[in-house]
Amino acid sequence: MNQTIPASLLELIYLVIEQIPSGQVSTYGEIAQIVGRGSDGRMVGKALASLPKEHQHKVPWQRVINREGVISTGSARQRELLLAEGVPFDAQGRVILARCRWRGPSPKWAAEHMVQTLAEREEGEQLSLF
DNA sequence: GAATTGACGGGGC
DNA sequence: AGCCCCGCCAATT
Repeated sequence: MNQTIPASLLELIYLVIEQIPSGQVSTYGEIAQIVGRGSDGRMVGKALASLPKEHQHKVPWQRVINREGVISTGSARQRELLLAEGVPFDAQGRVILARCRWRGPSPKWAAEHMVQTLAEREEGEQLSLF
């Protein structure tokens, strides 16, 4: 049985991902940061790679991409789903994280589920004035 | 038990 | 931008 990551941790990772609103995205690393418990980006990737069929309809796996705004799987399907949600892409096919990055769970939700909120980042992210 | 791998990330150059 | 190296941690070989 490949229940490698404790079921509770897997469920927690899925639970956090379920909080990402449509039209927004997060990264593997940030999900891990929220989950805490010694998890890291690779583990989040592992969790999604082994996402059970019965969870696919409720876990918005497509909203988790890498820090470069690139769809790690290269999946055209994933890209379509994001486009349909209104996620902005640049000319090079990368998600414009500066415009649609999920800010993480509310302090209240985080406290209720014993997870972390995203540390305030002072986005040096240039808001390109197109 | 060691080495490799992976839907990763940060930092340096 | 690109490239490279290192840390991370569980699963697999």
